[in-house]
Amino acid sequence: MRFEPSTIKDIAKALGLSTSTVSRALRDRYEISEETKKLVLAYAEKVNYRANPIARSLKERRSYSIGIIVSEIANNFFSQVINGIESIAYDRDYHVIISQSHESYKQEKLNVEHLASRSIDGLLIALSSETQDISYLRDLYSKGLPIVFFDRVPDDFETHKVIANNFKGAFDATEHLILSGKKVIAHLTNSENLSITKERLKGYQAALAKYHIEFKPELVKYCQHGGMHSAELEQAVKELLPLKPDGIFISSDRLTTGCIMALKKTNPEVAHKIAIAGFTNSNLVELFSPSLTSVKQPAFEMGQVATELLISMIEAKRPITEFETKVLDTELVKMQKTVGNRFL
Amino acid sequence: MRFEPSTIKDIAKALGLSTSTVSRALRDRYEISEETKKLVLAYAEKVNYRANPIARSLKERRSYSIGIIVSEIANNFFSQVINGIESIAYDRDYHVIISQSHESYKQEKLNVEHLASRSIDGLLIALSSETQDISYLRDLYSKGLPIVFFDRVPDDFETHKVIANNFKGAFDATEHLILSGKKVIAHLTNSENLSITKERLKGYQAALAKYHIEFKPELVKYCQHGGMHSAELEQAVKELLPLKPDGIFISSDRLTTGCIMALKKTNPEVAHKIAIAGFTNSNLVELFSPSLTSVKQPAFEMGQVATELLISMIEAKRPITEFETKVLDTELVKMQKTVGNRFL
DNA sequence: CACGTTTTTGGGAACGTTTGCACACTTTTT
DNA sequence: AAAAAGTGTGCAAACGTTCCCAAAAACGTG
Repeated sequence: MRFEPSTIKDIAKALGLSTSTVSRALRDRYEISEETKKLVLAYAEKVNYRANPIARSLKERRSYSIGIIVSEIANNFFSQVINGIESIAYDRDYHVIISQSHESYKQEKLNVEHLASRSIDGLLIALSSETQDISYLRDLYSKGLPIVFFDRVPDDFETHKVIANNFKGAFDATEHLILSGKKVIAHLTNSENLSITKERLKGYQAALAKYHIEFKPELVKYCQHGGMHSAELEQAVKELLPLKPDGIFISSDRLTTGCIMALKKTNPEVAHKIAIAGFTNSNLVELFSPSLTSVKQPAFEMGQVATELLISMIEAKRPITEFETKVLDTELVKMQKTVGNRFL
Repeated sequence: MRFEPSTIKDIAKALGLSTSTVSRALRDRYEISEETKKLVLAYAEKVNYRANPIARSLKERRSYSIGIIVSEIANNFFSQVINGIESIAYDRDYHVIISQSHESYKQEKLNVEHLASRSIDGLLIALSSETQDISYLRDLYSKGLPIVFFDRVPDDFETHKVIANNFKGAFDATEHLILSGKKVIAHLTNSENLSITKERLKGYQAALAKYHIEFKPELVKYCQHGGMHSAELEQAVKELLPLKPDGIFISSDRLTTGCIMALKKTNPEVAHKIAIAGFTNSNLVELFSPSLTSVKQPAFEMGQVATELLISMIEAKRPITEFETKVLDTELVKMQKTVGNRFL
């Protein structure tokens, strides 16, 4: 009882034409007479003909699909990026296949290889926080798979990349904490491997330097698993609190929410005394207590730009040699008034 | 410079065998001698052979992929369901293609048709809040596309379905509000079309009835777009407040967070006086202020169960005539102490 | 009206698989 | 010793497209 769609052959037979003629008519080729085209199109419409994309893929050796790897779709930042990707991809007649690495290198590699065997035409990827060895991506790339990195990018890979202005985002957030009177500002961040970790650390340091505040390495805590495990975060908070920070700058979505959660859970009495500024694209920040200052990344736009670059690579006739790294500005959303916070 | 993977033909040629022998050896068929199998497998390993899934799909007339339609992946409930789906699908060698309806009927239909033309082997779908006409799904189903509904299911469609115990979840939440002393309990809910809306309304009514509280229709507000537009929510809140509710039971993830947001924005002075109990799978509820009581659905499990049912349909040799509707229990997570709330 | 041109159409191979069938060879059975 | 059964392999068709190449039809032109 399977689905029996009509094919080019059926149309050809019904109309007494050859499959080649029908195929060309449907693709609106110049060689076919207007008359025949109309005939074919009308009949195709009538029988509700849909080209079989599988057959087309096999013949054309491409699938019109692009693979996406993110660490987690249940993450505001990534789901917004995905929306951006889709908005462009569907317009250009590509469809997307989403995979999650769950911040695991092994899973990431597995997923990429699975996608590659599914003959994706290109790959959009934000590296997992565990990833250090990207040779498997190099292999695929050298075999002709177009790849565009976004958000978490490797520094030694020549291809298009799209990132937020992490330095400035971090700088702004840290400066905001300083300007609101905080003296001891800690920094909670992701795995050291990640590009975003390095850039955001620099922004943090630059803001401190601007206001002549000494940078203390012990105020910086790294989380190898990007806050996937709450134990990791609670440990970091536990180590940080004895140093009496009155502000914390946090460098990723999951860490930001996770850290507040850990603070509330382990030290509720100080949670509201420490000012928090962190990267997050959550649309629920307004509900959070304690409230926080957030650095929002242009996630949707990042997805769009990355997809445009990828499609341009896929459709390029000649190999590309000039690569761009697009940098998009972040937005600082300052903490709400404490009044609202205290009473709600 | 495209990717040139090795094929069965290449192996056959290299080994002096026919493609059929190689194919059978790779699929470990009984007809092939152990010797030949070893030879083929070793060589395949050596050249890193990957079967071309496109060719296989074309030949076998199935794609080993299943389509998923949800309203929004940036929704905790749905992203957890998706994780559950993936956990089963990947094990069984299916891959998943995710599409979002954004609560739009038109978009939903478009996506489903797009997926169908991509020859998915089966469909998992939670209807959009706008959807009333499901005849397009009936068409596909009658043409042989297996479909399993989850969460938002139609009542007049004979197939497998997986839902939460919406009645009990709603009952528990409402009862909780009553037991904590609330007298005027409003109900904010989704579009009337949705199955979940009806079931949750019944649970709400039953709880009221149990405690001899009169049901007042004016205390129930429907949101056609499931809270996708903040204006819709603000309007609902505006209409509700004059009735002086001291508790609100809210029936979906997005509405719950959206309603608190709207309350805080439009009437901050009463926001902390109204107790909220709502369906939500957000893992950030502990951070919310005002805090709330939440009804959590077993989202991951729902995805798993739905996928198992779908795969059983796909792989069934005979048409299925007996359908199940699995009902999974929800969990009530009670509001934290007000003390923690007031001070954080 | 015979010829070259242009326009329109059809034949058939190819993309990489899977699989029914036939064939050759070996072993067992009668 | 012949027939039957079993074992291992190859041929070729098929899935639904696209596109190269050739053939047919229509059209000018001298």
